[in-house]
Amino acid sequence: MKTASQDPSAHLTLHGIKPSVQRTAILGYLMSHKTHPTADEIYRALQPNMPTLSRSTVYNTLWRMAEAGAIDALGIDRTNARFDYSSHPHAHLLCNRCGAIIDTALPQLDTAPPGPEGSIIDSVTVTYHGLCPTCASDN
Amino acid sequence: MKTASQDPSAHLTLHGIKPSVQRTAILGYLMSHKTHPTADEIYRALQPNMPTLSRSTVYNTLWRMAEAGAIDALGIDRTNARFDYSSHPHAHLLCNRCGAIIDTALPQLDTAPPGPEGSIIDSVTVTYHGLCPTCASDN
DNA sequence: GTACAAATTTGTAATGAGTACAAAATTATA
DNA sequence: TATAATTTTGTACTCATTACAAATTTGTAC
Repeated sequence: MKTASQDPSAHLTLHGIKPSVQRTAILGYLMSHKTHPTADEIYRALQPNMPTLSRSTVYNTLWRMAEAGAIDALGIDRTNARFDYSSHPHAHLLCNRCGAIIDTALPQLDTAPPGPEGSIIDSVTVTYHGLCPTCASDN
Repeated sequence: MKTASQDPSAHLTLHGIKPSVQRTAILGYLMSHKTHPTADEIYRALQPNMPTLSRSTVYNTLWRMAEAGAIDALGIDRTNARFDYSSHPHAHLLCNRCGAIIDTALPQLDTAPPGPEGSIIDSVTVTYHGLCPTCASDN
């Protein structure tokens, strides 16, 4: 993984994506919101301040950034993916009640061969399921 | 977790769901297919032999079973979830190329406190990302 | 077995995320 | 400036999923 940055424009350049107003805004939003938003949430958040922004641009940009390794795409499918800019590796806590996704510490994994013979492992995702502190407190 | 069974009807009863022709067929399909299908895939697989089966039934049934703990729902969101009947705990290998989801061994996790203070953890999901043996071999 | 109530299933219509694609706009290059 | 390449936009479309009311099936009381 390339070194992470706090500057959207520099981070895009680092991953071979030419910065533009839209791309910078989208990555900037991800950098400043730890809520793991969907593409559509990002669109709805940015659109008021960028009236001509289109959904296509948001979807295209997010997947381009994900494929370039500039951000992470969470989820099993391309549909309803959630996006995550992370400067450091971490696990996620998925709250069963409110649906929030919260960054947590990454546990230590043993080094046992994980997959079927012949597979190639790039990365590991760890997700805890349960209740976030807020939902756990009001039972 | 309650003891798993190979009999759909008994497994439903075990989890407090009254068996019916449709429910038994849906769970039976999951039990005999390790492909982690979506609700729609299950519907399309069963419909030819059950012409009156409706999508609503498949969706309703799967989520009812998931909430009862009779099966697992994979994915971050309710939309595009994939379903999994598993008699034993395991991790998943998600192939970046063909999209297949393959069961793998569950690695040992350390016992470090995983989440933010006050959270409650029910379960952990581990997903490896990479290439399945088939896709890894034809490069 | 019949009548009534409860649970389940069905089918249709509506919703809404995501995609395809061609036109418009912007940026880079000669 | 002119031209080419890239990016963005907007519309139309697809398709999984949900809502909901009608229809069917199942269970229970008589």
